[in-house]
Amino acid sequence: MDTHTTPSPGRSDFIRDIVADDCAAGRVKSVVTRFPPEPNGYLHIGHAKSICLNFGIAMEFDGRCHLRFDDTNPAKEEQEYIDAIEADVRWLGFDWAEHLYYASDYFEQLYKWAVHLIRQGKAYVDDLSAEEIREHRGTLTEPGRESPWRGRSAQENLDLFARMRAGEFPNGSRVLRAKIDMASGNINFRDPVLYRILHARHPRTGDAWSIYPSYDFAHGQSDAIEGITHSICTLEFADHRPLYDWFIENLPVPSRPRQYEFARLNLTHTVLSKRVLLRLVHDGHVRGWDDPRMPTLSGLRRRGFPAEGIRDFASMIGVARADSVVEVEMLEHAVRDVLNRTAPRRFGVVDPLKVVIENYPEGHEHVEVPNNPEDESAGTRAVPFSRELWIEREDFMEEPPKKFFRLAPGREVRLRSAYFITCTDVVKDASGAVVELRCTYDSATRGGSAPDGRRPKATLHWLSVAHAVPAEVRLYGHLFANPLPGSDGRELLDDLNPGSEVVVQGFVEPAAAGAPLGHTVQFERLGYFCMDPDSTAGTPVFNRTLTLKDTWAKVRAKESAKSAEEPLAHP
RNA sequence: UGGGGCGUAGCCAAGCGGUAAGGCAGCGGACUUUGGAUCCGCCAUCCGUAGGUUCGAAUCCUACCGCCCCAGCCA
Repeated sequence: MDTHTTPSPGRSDFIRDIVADDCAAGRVKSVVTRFPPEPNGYLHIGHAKSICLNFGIAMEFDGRCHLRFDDTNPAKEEQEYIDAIEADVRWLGFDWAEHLYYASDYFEQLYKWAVHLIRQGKAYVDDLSAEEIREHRGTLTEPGRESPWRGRSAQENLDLFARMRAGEFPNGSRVLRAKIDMASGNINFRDPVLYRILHARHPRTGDAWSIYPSYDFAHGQSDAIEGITHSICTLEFADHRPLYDWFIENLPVPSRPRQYEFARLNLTHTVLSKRVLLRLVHDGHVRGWDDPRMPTLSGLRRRGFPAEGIRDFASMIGVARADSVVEVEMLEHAVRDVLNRTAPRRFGVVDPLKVVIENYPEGHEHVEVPNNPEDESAGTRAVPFSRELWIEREDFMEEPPKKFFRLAPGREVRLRSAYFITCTDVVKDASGAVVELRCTYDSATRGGSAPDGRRPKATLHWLSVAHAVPAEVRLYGHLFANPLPGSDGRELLDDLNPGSEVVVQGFVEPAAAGAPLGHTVQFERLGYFCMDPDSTAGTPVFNRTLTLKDTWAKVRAKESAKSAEEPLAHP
């Protein structure tokens, strides 16, 4: 059912324990789960947790997992979302084989079951308005009141329900309700709505229906029709479980699925709410659903996160019932772990500073650079080297602090896989800004090591000016500056990180410019990057997936904090 | 004041009556032609609190405290 190798932590969770028990006790012959997205938005990493859980369990227990669209509300659902969801689940690495379903496939059966309930005196057509129904529902602490229409005869209900279906009544004029208990402590039992009138065109059934079933009435029965054994959903549906069971018990359904709930994923520095994500897209705060800063699967993909990293993350965080907020660093760790093993190394310079090697002859040569130190079999590539180079501006300091090991006047460093160079002069413009470095190189250090065994404390990445390919580089950071956006009463949008996307003009080596879309490379010492679909023939566009872990940044921060205290320590 | 859940380290999370796994983050150190990676070490005398049962409790009982969800003709 699936082509990837599961990271399979061997660890279990309470749901897997239940499934294992059910199998051991013979309560289920074959495990059947389902992933039931509503096609009203794009899938995000929270859905990935559910997808990995449902498809993962199916794989581990030799069962199957269905992809079922919960398309019961044509007012919000679109074909665009259906297509995107399918693509995202596939990309994540899962396959539902022939088990693709839609709740709308069951509309006729669901209608018959509603009629069954009416005949049993367990459902009735209510003429109350939405507002009146709300008033009758009571509150969390007070019981509700029965609708005056609750006592209609089965015959009258049947007639009215048929006419609702036939489209005789306007939106909102009537609903079909279950007749359960208006005094129940569980508000879901206070005569829940089963069908509402909605004259809307459905992406799949078109204009065939003018009434649509509610989630509560459609979900469990759809599970039963498909023979789902374990219907796994998030915690907020726990209150609905008694109702889920009520329908299963009161209807002649072909199987008896059971519902289990787990805590949904929350991640720091982002937000996993379709409503908010939709707003970010519509209000233009991001480039779209697939903006590399979005927590959507399409966004993560465009950002360069490998599916394997997301799957690994899902198994790392586990499954439980306690509300939790996972630090985004855990996701980033899982992604770096995969990328470190698989991403080809390349050179790229994001903030170029020119270096002229005064004793290097005209012309150029090629040096061999390993494609991946983690993987010998990745081989090497030839990178052009010449007299004029680009290095990272950040790698030079005219007055280096104590722990800065990189280039400085008079200091020698290694250019990765090439030569040792020593800075002999600093060229500045009228404003005093450094515009060029004059250096000398040691021809005996070709390849990056010296015959006399001396070892510079720093190794820099570089690019030959004549061969470097100009590129637009988009540097991405967290979408929200605050770990818990909108917390402490702050306005959510005020927490957006203004520096979440910084676009710069840089250069990349020729081998990187030809990288295929969808493949993430490492620009040595900078981080992981991937080509964006916005790339044109002339100028490639690279998205920074993640930076490498940066010990120097920590040291630098610590040192500057220390020096800030100095004046106080020594008045 | 109703109903349903949950509380184990900064974060995620095992644990299911026999004396606190693992991961992330952090902190030290080794190694290093990426200040990357890798490796080694440290990081809960204690499991929301208070009682109780027991030879023995994070695990059982009681009470209390705190947090989350539910009053859509959304899912």
